[in-house]
Amino acid sequence: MTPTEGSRALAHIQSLPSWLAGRVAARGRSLVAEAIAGEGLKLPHHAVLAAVAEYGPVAQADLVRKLGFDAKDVVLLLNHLEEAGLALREPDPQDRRKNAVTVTPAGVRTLERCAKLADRANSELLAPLSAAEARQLMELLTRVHEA
Amino acid sequence: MTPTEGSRALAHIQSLPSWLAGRVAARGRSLVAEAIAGEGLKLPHHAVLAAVAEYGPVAQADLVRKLGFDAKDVVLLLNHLEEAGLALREPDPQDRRKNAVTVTPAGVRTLERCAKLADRANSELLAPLSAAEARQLMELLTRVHEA
DNA sequence: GCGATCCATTGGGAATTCCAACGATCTCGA
DNA sequence: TCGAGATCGTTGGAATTCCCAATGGATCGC
Repeated sequence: MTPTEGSRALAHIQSLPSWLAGRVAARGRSLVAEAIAGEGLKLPHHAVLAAVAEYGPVAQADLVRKLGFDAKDVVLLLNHLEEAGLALREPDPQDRRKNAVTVTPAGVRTLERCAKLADRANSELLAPLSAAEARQLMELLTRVHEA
Repeated sequence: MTPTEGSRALAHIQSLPSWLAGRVAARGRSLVAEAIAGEGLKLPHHAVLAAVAEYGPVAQADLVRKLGFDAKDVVLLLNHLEEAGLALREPDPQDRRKNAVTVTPAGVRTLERCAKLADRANSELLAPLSAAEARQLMELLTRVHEA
């Protein structure tokens, strides 16, 4: 007898790597989001602020390219970060079309706290694994991602 | 010297397991979605149809619990599946609040085709890994997920 | 110079994910 | 028995994310 029709159809879907990775990713996102919520940041805000910190005075179009975010959303996210005093938009003297976006000292401090919080959330996510297994998972995910 | 301030803040975020899993999951979702698009199904439709097939005549509230979907969304997804002739809503004679949702023969056939397509998409996702590595990734993801 | 390109911003639309409420129905205890 | 509380399917609405287009200003190549 063939295993009748779709009697295990959902179980099959839920055993796929794409589904498993999705669940793990969803839990990870949720844990990190919860961790940094106390800093007043959501995940995209955190990513933009980190990108601004890493790439120094940077144009918004560069942030769009580095992050793969929509240009419109970057505008709104930077509005929020600027109002919160974490980032700063200034005109680029070399190219008056561009904004030179920088992190404020308060932004740097927030980013340092968020880095710790995000690390802790990820430790919680990988708690079921040993350190060696966590490294292995990272390596496999990296290989799949970079392919 | 400490690595000055946030000079690698984005790189740090992008090296977190939660971020990596998110990227891999996004690619996996995209590949599977593309694969089954020809069947007229999106990912949530596929999941609901599979759950209906697996749990036989089933109430929508049970689907909500099995899938973790929102009840409203299940209503809309089932509307679509019913219009496409893949699933059927009938009143449950035992409990007039409930619908007894079943999969149609056409739904079973669609599900069989989607299973193959989803498998192929996942093979593509894990193409960079050997079979042993793929198994290991699955095992690690499963352990993280089930914790 | 001047056309093509780039920049930040604004606008809108589609899809996904949540939360809240409703009328109809069932369950269980007083 | 009957009434309070819970459950069911449904509808409405909000927030977020993603995609595409258009604008006015500025720069670059020819």
